[in-house]
Amino acid sequence: MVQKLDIHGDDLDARAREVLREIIVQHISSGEPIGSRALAKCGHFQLSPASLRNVMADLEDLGYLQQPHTSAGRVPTDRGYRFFIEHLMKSRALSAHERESIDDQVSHSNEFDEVLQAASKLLSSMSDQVGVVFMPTLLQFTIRSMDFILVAENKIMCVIVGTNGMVVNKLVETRLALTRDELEKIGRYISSEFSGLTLDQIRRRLILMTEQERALHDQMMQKTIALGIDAVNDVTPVQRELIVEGATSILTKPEFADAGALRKTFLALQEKEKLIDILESFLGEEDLQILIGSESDFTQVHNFSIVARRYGTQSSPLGMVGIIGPMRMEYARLAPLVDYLGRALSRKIEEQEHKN
Amino acid sequence: MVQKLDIHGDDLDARAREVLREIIVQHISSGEPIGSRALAKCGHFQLSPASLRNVMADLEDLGYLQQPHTSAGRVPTDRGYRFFIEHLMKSRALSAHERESIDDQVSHSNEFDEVLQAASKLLSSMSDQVGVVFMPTLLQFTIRSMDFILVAENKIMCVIVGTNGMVVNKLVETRLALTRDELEKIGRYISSEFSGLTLDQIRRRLILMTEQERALHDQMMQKTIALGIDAVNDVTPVQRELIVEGATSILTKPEFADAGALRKTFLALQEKEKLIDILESFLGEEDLQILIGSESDFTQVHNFSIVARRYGTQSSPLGMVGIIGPMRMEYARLAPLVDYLGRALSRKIEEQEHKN
DNA sequence: GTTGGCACTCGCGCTAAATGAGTGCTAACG
DNA sequence: CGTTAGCACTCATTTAGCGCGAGTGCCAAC
Repeated sequence: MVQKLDIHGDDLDARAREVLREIIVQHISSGEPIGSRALAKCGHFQLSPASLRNVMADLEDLGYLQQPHTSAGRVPTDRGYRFFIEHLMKSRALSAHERESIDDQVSHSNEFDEVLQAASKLLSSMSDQVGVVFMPTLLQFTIRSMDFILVAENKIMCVIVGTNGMVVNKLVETRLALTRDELEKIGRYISSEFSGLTLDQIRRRLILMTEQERALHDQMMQKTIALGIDAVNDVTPVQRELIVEGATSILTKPEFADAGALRKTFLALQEKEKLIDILESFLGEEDLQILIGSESDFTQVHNFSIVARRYGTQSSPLGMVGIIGPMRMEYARLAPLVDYLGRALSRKIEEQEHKN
Repeated sequence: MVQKLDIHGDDLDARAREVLREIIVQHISSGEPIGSRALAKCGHFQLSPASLRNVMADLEDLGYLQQPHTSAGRVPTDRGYRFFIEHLMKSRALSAHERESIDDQVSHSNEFDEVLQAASKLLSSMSDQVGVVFMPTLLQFTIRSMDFILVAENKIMCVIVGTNGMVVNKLVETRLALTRDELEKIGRYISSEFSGLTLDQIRRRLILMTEQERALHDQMMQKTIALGIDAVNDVTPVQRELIVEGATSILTKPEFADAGALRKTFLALQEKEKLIDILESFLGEEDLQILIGSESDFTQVHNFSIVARRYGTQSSPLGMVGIIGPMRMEYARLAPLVDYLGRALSRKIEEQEHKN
């Protein structure tokens, strides 16, 4: 459903580009439609409003601008934003202070969920938009160790540590009656035997092992396999999770001034599956992704834009971090922000992996 | 800050009470001010609108009703609601179906946070208001066992199981270099030695032990104490947490039709500390608590009401469950709902404790 | 004590007119 | 030929005015 507009823009001369750029910049900061007068008065052009009107009419014909109604100024279209982002935008580098607070937050905790949660909050507060973080799927997660703790009869806490330092806890219900000692042994065995494999691979091996001769006779081995399968099965459903932070930030935006729009938007942000689908589709891409309005079904309906970047190692992308907001957002500032945060997260993950 | 209105209501005769009751019931269901005509037409009274007007004027003088403006009907005041709740309300028992779905949700999981999360969602969906659950403070939490798992050098996952079946995981950073075996032993020791104590008690004992002679010589004991203290200190900060669920439910309520009110309300719901303060102040009370509008600073500003009940055992109250909504809410239905849910949670906790 | 009648208040919704920002087009200018 | 001033036109938004109707308070009669 995601299909970016293909724009070459050869049909725009230097002046038209400048005009488009100025209109978008002004509109992003004010939220109002921009008229020829306002444009003339900004000083960038030595042209009269009438001349600018001609240029604007051309830009409208080409689909970069549109008028909300006849007697209003002009507003960028999705196509206009896209062109702006690809050819016109002057990215504003992050300030030292901004970089610092990102680095701080990322290195603040070593618990993975906490870091991601913090990342989402940070995105939201620094951008004044909605921050989203798409959590890693556990299936592609290589483990370093797996331990089991007796919580109650038939209830076992399973603690999985990933090679990337990520820690996952999951309570497993099992019909096996196991002692502390047995759990200890099982943990040791699985940790040493399956270290470096993904949960999916572990599951397959365990299932294969069921058929091996040793499993038929060794009772301890039987228990190990049974518990291992229970644990892996119980953990894997928890796989696609989306952290959404700062939804209240949209309350102040003029585009959501009326209660109806507000309501729709809030409900939209609760449809996490759709958002996850979109983000997941970008998981393969190396660099920053920007999705504008009509470029996907979901964003079209709600007039959103999404700025997102994947994080994780080269070989295995883990998830996405990003921002959701109205199409009118400060791409020039937010793109570097999301990019930097994505890189910071990736760096952290790689570090943890090497620290092993 | 919480001060309930003191109302005796001796100054109301039977007819005035009936009128007040009917006005509040109608206003709760419609949200509109109630006029004398509408009241006459409902059939409960064999009186003309003019007579009802006299009664209503009296009720207004006594502060139970008020007029939004001269030419409108009348609306209950906080005092009116308070009187209604204490003397007039006919609680509507929960249907078998409602009880069933509460019991279902409560017994669905055995993980404590999950149950509380579910409880909050349930409250929200059954009441169509905002559901809140105030999480237990860990300090007053008696433990059954405490285990430690090596996650990385200097990073240890601590899994604490409470006597009530509650499980808490916390990653602890420590400067101690510990092996799996040592962790295993420490876990066993702490679990057997301190079972049944609260985290606070454990902390004190550990600190006391520092001075004992054995600790000075036995290296293992030193490590145990050090790790134990680290773990307890690291866990306790996570103590007052508020789960807020279903904030979007207020989007449909007529009292929040305009964007400004909506905005204020959302921001208010984010001030979790204030809400926690209010709920905490009720922790000592045995039964259902209802707080209306001006009865506390916080609810006054936002025109909220809160219906809440504590849960936990007789001896140690753990937290509160409740509903937040506009003053105009269906107390007759919601009071029994919150009450039942609080009891269900308490029952579950007690069961788990006995199952030991 | 209850009721019908009546004058009065005032929020709400409707329509009409005024406002003003912005456009497109055309004709003149360098 | 590009640029500009002028002008008629459009249309969302604001403002004012008006009537409706729900509701009240009071009074006099029953």
